[in-house]
Formats: sequence, structure tokens, C-alpha cells
Amino acid sequence: MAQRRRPTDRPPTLEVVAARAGVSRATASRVLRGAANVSDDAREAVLAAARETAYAPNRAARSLVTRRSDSVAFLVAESEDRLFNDPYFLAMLRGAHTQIAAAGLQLIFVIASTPAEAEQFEHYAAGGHVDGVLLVSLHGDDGLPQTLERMGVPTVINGRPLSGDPSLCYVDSDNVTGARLATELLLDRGAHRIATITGPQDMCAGQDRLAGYRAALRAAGQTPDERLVAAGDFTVAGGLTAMHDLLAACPELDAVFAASDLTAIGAMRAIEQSGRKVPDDIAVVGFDDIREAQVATPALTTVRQSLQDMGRTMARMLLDRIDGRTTERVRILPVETVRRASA
Amino acid sequence: MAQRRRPTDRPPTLEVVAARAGVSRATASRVLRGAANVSDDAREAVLAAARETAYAPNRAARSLVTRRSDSVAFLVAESEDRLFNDPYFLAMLRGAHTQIAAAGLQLIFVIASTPAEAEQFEHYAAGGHVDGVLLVSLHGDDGLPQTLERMGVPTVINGRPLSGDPSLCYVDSDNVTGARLATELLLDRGAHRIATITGPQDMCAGQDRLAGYRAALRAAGQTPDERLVAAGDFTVAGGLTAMHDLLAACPELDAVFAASDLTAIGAMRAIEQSGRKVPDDIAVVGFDDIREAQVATPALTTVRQSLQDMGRTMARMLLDRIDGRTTERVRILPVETVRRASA
DNA sequence: CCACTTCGTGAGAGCGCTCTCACCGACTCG
DNA sequence: CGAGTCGGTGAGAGCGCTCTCACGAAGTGG
Repeated sequence: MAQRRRPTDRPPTLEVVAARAGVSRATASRVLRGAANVSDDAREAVLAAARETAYAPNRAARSLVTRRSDSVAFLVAESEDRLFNDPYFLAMLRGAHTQIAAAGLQLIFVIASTPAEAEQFEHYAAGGHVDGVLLVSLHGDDGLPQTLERMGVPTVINGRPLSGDPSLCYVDSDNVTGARLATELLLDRGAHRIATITGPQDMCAGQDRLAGYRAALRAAGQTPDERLVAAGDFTVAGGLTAMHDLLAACPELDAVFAASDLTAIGAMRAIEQSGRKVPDDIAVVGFDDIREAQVATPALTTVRQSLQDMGRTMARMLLDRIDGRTTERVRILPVETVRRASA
Repeated sequence: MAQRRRPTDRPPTLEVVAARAGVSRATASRVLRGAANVSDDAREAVLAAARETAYAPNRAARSLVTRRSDSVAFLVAESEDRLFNDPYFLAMLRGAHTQIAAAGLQLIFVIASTPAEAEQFEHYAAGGHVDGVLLVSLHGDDGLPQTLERMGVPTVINGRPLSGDPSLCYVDSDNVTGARLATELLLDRGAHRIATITGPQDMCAGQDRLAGYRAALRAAGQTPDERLVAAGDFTVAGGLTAMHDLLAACPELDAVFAASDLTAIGAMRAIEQSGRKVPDDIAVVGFDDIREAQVATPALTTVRQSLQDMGRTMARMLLDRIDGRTTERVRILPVETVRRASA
């Protein structure tokens, strides 16, 4: 437990600990950093002194000489709207925090919704104030990761960057397989005309899930029908509109693969409004397995991806890179289907 | 844009900027900190030099001498389970981030789910590594805020601390009024026997929402009936069980105020299972206005609290305290009812 | 028994910044 | 016209830590 301390007097320094232990600052420093070449006597004396004085190293002083900040940024490059539409975002943050904290680093949380904010962060990172960056929700072909890497700040991205730059390091869910599994699940159920509502095509998740849907249809000997593809944006409202369009264009469809759970919920609402039943008339499968999927009526069949794992994996890769350990440049995480009432 | 920089050469220092501007380090520092007593000539020269060299101040060095870390912790003292059950948690983080970033400080994200993690954080804070703490999801009469304040680290808590310590600084939603409004809404609708499913009674939100419910009934001339009060825990499962109990104990009830939206969703499911209809047989009102409330069937009438405002307000109070400005010790934020189909 | 290595240690420099203090020129005032 | 004031400035001392280097004691081999 920390002692009461008046604001005027200062926390104990290494000097104090060393004096109390009867050794030099250098030796105390060695012990506290866990360096080798210290005798057991000295080690014990220093540890005891540190405990008695409730010593906590001054990170600023350490950072000044080591040129490491011992902190990484969790940078969300996302507009506010979409940020709030990404329900497992928190899970990613949690996963990342676990790893980062275990390594003794601190996690700095940053939102950069606008180009101005992004540039401000670049400047900040240029000052050497973070050892690495976890970049979440990168858009289009934003050059931010390249800029950071050029400045010598290792960066790990969530989701394959659209730019396709082969030097970038990222972690992604297996969106193609997930979409294929979802579509196959509908095929197995006997669906003949399976529509899809896509995600935004400026994100790899949107592109890949569409690709997986098409791959499954082709594997089953069907030719993808463009009338059965409607554009969505991962939101409830987008799913609602897209589903109405699909029903108008092709009333005989009997199943839908929605590229996100929110989209699927919007689609189910549209189906209900048209007087049809889920899953009897039209089966629905989503993607993400957000909590709303369980609460929805009927409960939504979907594809689960673990964003906590995503955060953990990203953090682990980043730590490896910061410490100069070799690490794979790309990790693709598995997904699995979750069967509920809607299909 | 930052220039390409080989890992070996270092970022420009104040020394470099000063030399380029033809002034001393002290003057350059004055300009960059925005201090007074600098001639216009010197100011312009320094700013130009800083721009040309893409100078970014070294925070560690500054921190070392000013004894300020220019960072605050966003500390979540919450078990993982509950953390994931608090859907607007992210909104609070966002609100806090906006304010903190605008003040030029950085936000360090910390989760302390276990006593060991909490103690580790105490030790960390004792080292003077944060200028203040935003404490989220404090439980029971946890002594953490008192400890931090004793160490001279200003702390702002979300939600009235149960310990009732009058020295603590907090921001809370007006839970009593919210619960009263929700109950009055049911009374106005003509409900005669209004039950409630409470939140956990080791949290002020749970206690206050029960108090508001009772106050509304008494104001309407009713004597609260203990058979109509069931214990919940803010979860779907808890709401489901509690509602079954209520229906068994008092089959003639015609309305329920649930202390959270998730609880309300569980309750609606139980009502449905018992063969009754919402809102025709039993009207339901929740609390929070989480996104699931809109998606639920029927859409949930509820009480909205803005957790983004909460985060913003907490951050503002903390910044005021850090900078030594006087500030109120307690802020209670308003709530409003949102009418949807369930009542 | 002497050269050599190894190990534990301490002295001391310096990381990049802020801040105090002293100084200097220009001004005001009696 | 000398004494006092004041805005602008630079020299220099640290802040608390790490890290290099040198040194003495102990161990090792020819």
C-alpha cells in the first residue's frame, strides 16, 4: 500500500534506494531492470530497499535515456458514426490491452477521425512518443501506416489494407471462408436463390465477404446473379433499404447472406414488413456475431469472429516487432458459423 | 509531412531549432511553450525553424523537469463479464478522449479487473506517471479513489461511490429522476400494478433506480408492494428469471419497470414465454437506451442517458482539478424518456 | 607464479528539456 | 542626469535515470 505523501515531497528516487541498500545507483538500476551480473547479496538488499521505500521508477527519466517510450498507441482511424457501429471494437481494445499490459507497456488510446487529427498524430509519433501503433479501422488506401513505418514506428493494422502494399503488417479475420461457410449453410438448407447484401466496398471485409459468397455459389455449380447482389454499408438502415430493393427486383429469392449482423437485422425487418417470414419464407445469415444477434427475433444465424483474439494477436505481433524479434507479416484468424433460428 | 528518417539519426532537438533560429535554447523553449516576454522577431524565427525541422518536443524530457506526465488514465475497475455488458462504455471513452485530447494530454487506457491489477496500478500512479485518473465502474466501497487522492492524484469517478465519502469527486446520471419518469410513464398509461426488476444493490445506479420507482408510486398515492420487487443484475438472464418469479408471485401485474435495457429484454422474453403480450397485457420500460433497445421486438420504451456526455464531463472536471481551477465536486446529468412500442 | 580472463561494482557523463537567475539596453521619473 | 524599472535574453544547473568505461578481486591456464 502506498504511504500518505504530501504533494510537496517527492517520490523516492533510485539514489535513495541505492543509498538505503548500500550500493551505487548503477547497481540498483541493474537489479531493478533485471540485468545480469549482480551478486545475490546486492540484489536482495536493493529489492528490500525498493519495497520499503515504495519505489516506483520514473518512466520519463528512463525514457529520456533509452529512447523508448514504453507505450504503444491504439489508434482508431474512424469516423464517429462507424465507430459506434462496430460493437466488438471494445473487445479488440480489451484483447490488445491484455497483451500490452502484460509486457509492461502502456496503451495510449487515440481517435483520429479527421485528416487533421491523423496529421497531428503523425507529428506526435514523429517525436518518438510511441514505440509502435495498433491501427484500427483503416480506410481505403490511407497512407498513414506507410508514413509511420517510414518514420521507424512499427505498425500493425487490423484488416488487410486495400492498398495491397506488401510491406505492411496486418491481422485479419478469414472473411472469405466465413462468407463461403455462411452461403454453404444456406445451400445445405436447400435454398435455391440466395441473395447477398454487401459491406462497403472500400473495406477489405466488404470485398472479401462478397468474394466468399460468389465462390460458394460457383462451387455449387450456380452462376452468381447480379440481381441478387445489393450494396449495404454494415448498418441496420442500409440492410433495410437493400432488402426492400432485393425483394422488388427478385421476389422469388429464398435466402440472404448479409455481410454484417446489423445489416441482417435490417434485412429481417424489411422481410417482416413485406409480409414474409424468417426463416420459413426467407432464411437469413449474418456476420460478426454481435450481441444483438442473440437478442434479435428470430435469433440470428451468423459467422463468429473473435475480435478479442484479433486485438491480442495484433498486440503480440507489434511487441515482437518492437523488440526486434522476427514475426510473420500477416495473420489470418479463423471464423466459425453459429446456428440459430434465422437459418 | 514527416521526412524519411533512418533509425540511426535522431529527431531534431530544441538545441537544433534554437541554433537555426539564432536564439538560445531558453528563448526557443519560451516560444514553443507559448510563454510571454518574447519579441515578435524571435517568435517568428523560432516557429519557422521548428516548422522547417519538423520539430516535435520530447515529452519525456519535458515531463522529467515539469513533473507532469501530461497524461491521464482511463481506469476501468470492472470484471470482464460486466465490462462487456456495458454497451455504452465505449461512448464514455469517446467523450473523455475528446476533452483530454483537446487539452493536449494523452489518454492511457487501463483495465484493472482484479485486486492485483488494481494494486499494480496504484503503484504505477504512485510513481507520478499520470496527472489524474478517470475511474469507471467503481464497485461497492472500493478504497481505490481515496488511495489515489491521498497520493495527490486527482480522481473523478463515474457514478456516486457507495462509500458516500464526501471528499470524492464524481459524475452521475440522474437515476432517481429517470426511474421516477419511467414509472410515471407507466402510471399515465393507466397501469395499476407496476412491478420492478432492480439492478445490483451494490451499485448506486441499482439503488437509485429502485428509489425512483418507489418515489413515483408513493407520489401517486400507492403503497409500494414488496411482492412486485424482484432482484436483477442488469443482465438479460437476470431479467428473464426475475420476470418469471414476478409472474408467479403476482399474475395480475400489468406493467414492469426494468432497471436496465438488458433486464427489460429478458423480461419481455419471459412475458412472451408465459403467453402474454407486450405491451397489451404487460407494458415494459427499460433504462439506458442501448442500441438493442431499438432492435428488440417490440421496440423498447426506455430512459436515455448520454454516456458520451458523462465521459466529457468527467474529463472536464478532472482537467480543472489538475490545473488547479476550482470546480464543483459533483455533477448530476439529466436523463429523458424515449417512447417506443413496449409501453 | 605471472599473464590473462571473468565478474561484480562504482564513477561519471549525458539524454532533452525547463526554470531560475543575472544581465543588458531602453525607458521612466524625481 | 542619475537612480530605478522593466521587457527581452542567455548561461547554466539540474530533473532521474541508463550506460559506458575503468577498476579491483577472484579465478584460470601455461
